[in-house]
Amino acid sequence: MVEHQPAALDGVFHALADPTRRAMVHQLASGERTVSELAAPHAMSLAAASKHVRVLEQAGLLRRAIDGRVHRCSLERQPLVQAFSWLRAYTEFWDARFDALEDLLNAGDDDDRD
Amino acid sequence: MVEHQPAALDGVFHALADPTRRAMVHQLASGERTVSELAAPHAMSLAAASKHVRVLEQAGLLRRAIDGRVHRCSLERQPLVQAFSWLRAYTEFWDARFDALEDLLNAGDDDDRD
DNA sequence: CTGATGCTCAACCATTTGGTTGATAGTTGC
DNA sequence: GCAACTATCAACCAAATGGTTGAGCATCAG
Repeated sequence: MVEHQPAALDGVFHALADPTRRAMVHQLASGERTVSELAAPHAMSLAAASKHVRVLEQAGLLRRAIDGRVHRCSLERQPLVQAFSWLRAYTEFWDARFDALEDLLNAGDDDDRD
Repeated sequence: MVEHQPAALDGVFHALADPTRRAMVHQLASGERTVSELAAPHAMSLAAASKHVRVLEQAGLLRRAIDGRVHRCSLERQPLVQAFSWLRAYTEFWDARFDALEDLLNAGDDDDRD
């Protein structure tokens, strides 16, 4: 069962409303990045990028492993799935197909869904 | 083909970051509503609700048909599909299964495809 | 130890956001 | 015509957002 805590969605959608942060999510999708690496492509100070990282972190989209003086950041997909799941209900085109999908999943393989 | 115009996603995700506006989307999902009807459940002035309606409208999520003194609002799903589609790429859990799903649907029952 | 590096913190600033109230415009019904 | 109703507009306000700069704190390399 997918729980929808409204406040959590506030944070996730807000985090994704900024193109810099969406780009960071995109970067993280292909693997871990340090804060500097996340900041590099974006024409702004490191401090500003650091704030974006913090927004992603507080939205639960980013996990940080402090490793010496380097912060290794990784993408946390669960909140994305939550947002995805919320949207699902209102994009009727996919809706019917998702039911079939879940039937398929429940019948066939039950992965660990954390 | 789904186009991703970044600025459009800014607006859509921003619009969805507010619980009042998500509730309005929910209301609209079951059919047209006037501005007053959208405002009613939310403990705020009509003017405040009207601003939320405008945010949804500017994000392309809401279409307005002015009908006498009443504004009949309806949900525009296309931007939701866009956001959904953006998220899909980062929720890998679902991603692989989409293909299986579509295979399943294309192979088995293509009678009720809306 | 010293200096450079990676990152955060604090203060500051302009703009946006989300709400208020009061006034106003157009529509409907008597 | 007039009153009621739907909705927006305008002005205002407090708080949050997104950026800056400068200082500071660990940590790593030599």
